[in-house]
Amino acid sequence: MGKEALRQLPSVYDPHEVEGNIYAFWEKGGFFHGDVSAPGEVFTVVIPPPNVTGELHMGHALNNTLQDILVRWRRMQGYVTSWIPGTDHAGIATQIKVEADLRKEGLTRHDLGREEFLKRVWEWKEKYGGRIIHQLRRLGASCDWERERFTLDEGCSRAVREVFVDLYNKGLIYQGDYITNWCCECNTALSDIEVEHNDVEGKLYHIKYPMVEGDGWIVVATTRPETMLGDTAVAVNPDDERYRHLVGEQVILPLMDRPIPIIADDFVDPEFGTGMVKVTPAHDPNDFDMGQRHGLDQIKVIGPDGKMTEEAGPYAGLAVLECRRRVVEDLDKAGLLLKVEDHLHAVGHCYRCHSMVEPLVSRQWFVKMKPLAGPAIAAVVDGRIRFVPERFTKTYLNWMENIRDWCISRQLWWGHRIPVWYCQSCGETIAAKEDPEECPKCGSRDLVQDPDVLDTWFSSALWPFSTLGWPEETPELARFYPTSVLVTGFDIIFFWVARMILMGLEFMGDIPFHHVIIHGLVRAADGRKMSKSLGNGVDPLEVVDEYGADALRYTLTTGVAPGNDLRYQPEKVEASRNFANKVWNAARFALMNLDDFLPGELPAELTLADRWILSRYERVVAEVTRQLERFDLGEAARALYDFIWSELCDWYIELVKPRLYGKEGEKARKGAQAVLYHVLAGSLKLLHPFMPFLTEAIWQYLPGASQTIMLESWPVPEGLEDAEGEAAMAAIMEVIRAIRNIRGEKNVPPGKKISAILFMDAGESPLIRENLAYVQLLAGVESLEQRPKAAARPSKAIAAVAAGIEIYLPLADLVDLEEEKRRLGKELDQAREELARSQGKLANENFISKAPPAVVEKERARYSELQQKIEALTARLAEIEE
RNA sequence: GGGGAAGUAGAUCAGUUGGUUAGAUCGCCAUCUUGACAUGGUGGAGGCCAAGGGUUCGAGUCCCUUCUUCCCCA
Repeated sequence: MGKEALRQLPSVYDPHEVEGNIYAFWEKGGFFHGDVSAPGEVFTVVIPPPNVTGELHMGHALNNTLQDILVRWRRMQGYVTSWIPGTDHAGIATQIKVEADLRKEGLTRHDLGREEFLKRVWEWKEKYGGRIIHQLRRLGASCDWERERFTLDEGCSRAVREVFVDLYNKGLIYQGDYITNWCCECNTALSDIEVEHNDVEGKLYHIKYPMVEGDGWIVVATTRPETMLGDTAVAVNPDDERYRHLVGEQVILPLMDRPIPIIADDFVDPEFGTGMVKVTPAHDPNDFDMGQRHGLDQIKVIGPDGKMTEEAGPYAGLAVLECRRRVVEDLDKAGLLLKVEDHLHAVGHCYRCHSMVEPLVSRQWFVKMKPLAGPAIAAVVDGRIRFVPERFTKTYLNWMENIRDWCISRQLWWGHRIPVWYCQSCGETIAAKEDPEECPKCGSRDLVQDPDVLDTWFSSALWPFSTLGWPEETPELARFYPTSVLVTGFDIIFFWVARMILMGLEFMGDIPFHHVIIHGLVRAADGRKMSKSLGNGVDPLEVVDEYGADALRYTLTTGVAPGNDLRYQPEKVEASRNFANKVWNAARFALMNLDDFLPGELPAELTLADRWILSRYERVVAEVTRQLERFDLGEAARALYDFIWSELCDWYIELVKPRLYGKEGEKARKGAQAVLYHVLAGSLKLLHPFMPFLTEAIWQYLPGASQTIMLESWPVPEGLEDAEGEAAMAAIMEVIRAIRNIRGEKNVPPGKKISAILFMDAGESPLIRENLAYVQLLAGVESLEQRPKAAARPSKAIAAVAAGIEIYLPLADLVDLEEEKRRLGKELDQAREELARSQGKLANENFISKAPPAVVEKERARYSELQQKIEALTARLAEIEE
């Protein structure tokens, strides 16, 4: 590209012009695909499959940006990389959506029938299901699209059957009548973790239960009086002296006129209410357990529709809350309601529809978890799987160690149908991988399949190997399993992460991933959760439209501190957009000066500025790599930002301008080009995982550029670190800042050149002395003189001390002696304070003997520099006084 | 009740083997269109790092207690 064309590159980076084309270019180039037969180390990630019905939200944007950064980084490092995308069929969520559509037509799923309904869901999925996957492309996600999967596709479905039947045959899946959480809205059972407990303002009702013998009565306290209709006992704590004598007696259950026993059970908390509780085994999980221990009847008074059953006698047909009102009223009339207190208690709600959950006894399928949990605990305890940040290990282990059986059947239609058939002739139960034709026991063909489907999370638990072709022994499975990292939010550690670990170990005999990277939530600017009901959600695609994908990615990444939530603030996106523009312009500047350049070796002779920027660059290479290795992507991004903006743009580019403009000869120009190119190209590579579009767009303009920056090799330090160069440059920068500071304070116009006299001794680093031209260049100094410290100071001048160098600016007309005295006095005070602190440290025997020598040495140097500074300032003040 | 996170400049947040002279972004003040960038440059103001104790030569960083906010589990 010629110089003129480059000059016409717009001075403002426009992401819209490039993003779509670049993504298409990458995809067409096949750069995202991990070749299963390629040699080398492998880096595999499976995407947390978004709900197929979903729209991309900020949580997805964050989650997928983080994955993409890791994937792009490892790809550049030469790993054979495959990031496997896909979607989740999301049983309840999807079914609810399609049912809602049907309702608009005045239909229910039952009107259509199972088969017809499923057809509708598939149609719906085909129509909208791809949406979220395409939205990921807008973000720049470098997924291995050839390997895209869906939890309900043929392969994943086979895996589900395989696992179910295998667990069934091992006796780890069983069917039984147990109390489970029932959502009356979704009309299905839920697992324990699908229930969210929220505190609700309720009442605590104290109710009299008359004794069968005599005319005494007892008092029980309950938050759910309507369940008393199904009471089959009253319980007290066996150690409770107050009631010990009553155990074994009977009371009359009011309203139902049924005698029930008083039992003793450790579960009862003597402190709660009256210390006597009613026991309803069919409608409370704790009472259910108690009922099992004491052989109590279960009387189901609430039905799956949320209405009272025939067992509830006169209350049959009432909704639960209505029934509660009536029961309380009737108890009150009968003089059995002693008192009602306000009471805050946790009530279970469905995690999908947020309606109240009813604990009900029903026939469901369960996975026996204890035997599976052992290995899953071991894998984390012994460090084969690591959580990042580590604290989530505790969350995981705590849950795993107290794990309960998993209710996996759902009374839905959309999902993996339970592969169990019942023989209508002989009653045999058949679990089979292939649909059976006839009963293996009696040969009857009259088989009926279990109507229920499996919990969606059952199939997602298999995701790390089902996506790779399991149960087939595919080359992909052999090459890419176990996956490398899993990136996900803390909210699904139990739902998903834990279960993948269980299943991976059970069926692959190996962990599903080595690292679990946990990130937080993206919150609204005010710190609240983004939610549909609050209407405070921000659509990531609108942000991409406005600012570009890179700006959104960078905002999310720099906002991340491991495991913590982050707030989405529009100003931060602006900052990221500005950064992108800064990089664009730095590149534009470089390109304008690289038109006659082709990449090659670094020059043999380096200037101080070159040595400094190369050294700083290598440090940032090491730092970014180190932070990526420890999965702190936020720190990596921030380090890079600071380097590019402050050191590369603010300092190096300014320093290198005269050489690039040819003011110091052709050789100097060539050298500057080589160093600038080296650092710029390297910085772009470092930045690429974070801002893929921008860096690719620039890459395409660089002289001698390869096909794509995506496949460039990740920078590594090449031994260019240079402590001496950094120190000299730091001193010069300090001098420049000191002069700029004075200029600013004295309102010297930037265009006005001034002169400066530096008092420094021959002992100063020659590197500094030889490079004072930088001071002239960047501090607006025209004539610069060096004089020995022994020389006389000019009288009419403004003074400062930086890096042990005394700076005098003879700005005669601007010198106000009184003001100068104040200024110097203030600086002197500050220096003295610091000196005192330093002196304190050095006077401390313990510090000298116990602190590392390097720290002591540093403190000594600081001390003597401060001393010098004070001397100089004092001398200057004395001069003024005269 | 158990576990965890957070409390640092006006706002939002960084700060990981304890060595700091506590940083960034936005905002604020001043100033400047100097041949990459005003989505910019330069300079500046602004913090007893929640409170109290302890360990240490040295604590924003480790330990304990208290207060406040949030999350998970029972």
